[in-house]
Amino acid sequence: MGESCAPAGGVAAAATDTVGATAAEGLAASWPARVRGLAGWLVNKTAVHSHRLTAEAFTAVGGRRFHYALLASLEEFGSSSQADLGRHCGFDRSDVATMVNELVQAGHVERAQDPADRRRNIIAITPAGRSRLADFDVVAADLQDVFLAPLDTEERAELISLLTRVLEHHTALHGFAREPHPGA
Amino acid sequence: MGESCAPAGGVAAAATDTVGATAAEGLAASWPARVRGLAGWLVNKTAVHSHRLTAEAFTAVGGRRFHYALLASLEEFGSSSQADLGRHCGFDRSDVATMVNELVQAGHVERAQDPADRRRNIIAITPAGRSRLADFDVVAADLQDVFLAPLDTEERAELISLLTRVLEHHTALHGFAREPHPGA
DNA sequence: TGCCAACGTTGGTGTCGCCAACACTAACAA
DNA sequence: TTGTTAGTGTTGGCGACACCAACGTTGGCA
Repeated sequence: MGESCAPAGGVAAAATDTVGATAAEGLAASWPARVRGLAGWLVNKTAVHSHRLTAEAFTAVGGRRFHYALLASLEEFGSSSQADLGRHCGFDRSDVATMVNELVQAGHVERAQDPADRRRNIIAITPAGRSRLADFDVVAADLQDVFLAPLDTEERAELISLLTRVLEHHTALHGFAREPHPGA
Repeated sequence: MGESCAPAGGVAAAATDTVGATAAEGLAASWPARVRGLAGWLVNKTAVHSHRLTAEAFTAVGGRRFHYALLASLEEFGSSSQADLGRHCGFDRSDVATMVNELVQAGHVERAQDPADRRRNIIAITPAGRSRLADFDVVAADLQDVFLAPLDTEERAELISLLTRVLEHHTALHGFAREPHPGA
């Protein structure tokens, strides 16, 4: 890429002129071209904002990031083993154990041994959990709006579609944590 | 969303039937609709794959994730203070200190006090650093291809464009770490 | 001269993704 | 019936990362 020269005795003025830019337009110009052209770099940096916004939003209503995914999974797919919960939501089964404990403690799910297979626990959402999920739905909708604020409806759908395909691809190849998968 | 019923005495068969799906097509159907429609969730999950792939790729050539961004920034924008390096690359200045130490140690950058402002260090890329950057360029190109494998050229450009706009938006609002910004 | 802010450093924290190891349980083949 | 393999859940733990406070030095400005 183009090489710039620092003036004698100091920092390149052009660099400092753009680094502090506050207008969103052209802000990417202050990031190195090599990395701002990398989807991985963009995804990682964007995820940091998403993570912070999500944590703030759910903490504000006394929730945790993973609560939504787990409750949503139970609501949609019905009662589930912890292992399957992890598969639906992309969580390691050791983390699921801790998360489920928290939701049981909160009364939002209940756990019972599967009489058909005593290796498994059956996790079910409770009425309180359903109520909680409805609360989270509002949080999630606001969050989506905030997170995708610079995009219109069509662009939002496009971003979600492209990300989904990339995530499907890599999930198929790698799986979520600690799962057997083809090619392993 | 649609409610499914677990059969008496066990886990809902439909759920387990789709959880283990290995074909990428429709894999998203195994994720709760509430979350798979959230860009934030998708970005976070995709970032986990990106992070792993990036770490693996750079580690394989004896590098670290942040090496590329820092060297790229110095190459493109010229010598820079540590604070400006952090601004260009989205790193906290305390982390930049550690990263620069590592690059100095490796001989890929050199550090000198700014005679014009003794608060600042001037960080410059070295010939060895330029050579290293060229190595990383190859790694990054391969990485991009692997990461965006399921997308064609136009879709890749679209994803990068959309992510860039979202990242610009949130960077403008929030900044990278520990920076004054409008509305703070 | 005093105040405010920038820079760089040090030390530290909390979260997260991931993993090993183990005990229990189930399915299946010999 | 026995041994093997694998699934499930739990516990304990690790490394990376993003983030922050606090401090000393330096510079700009009123």
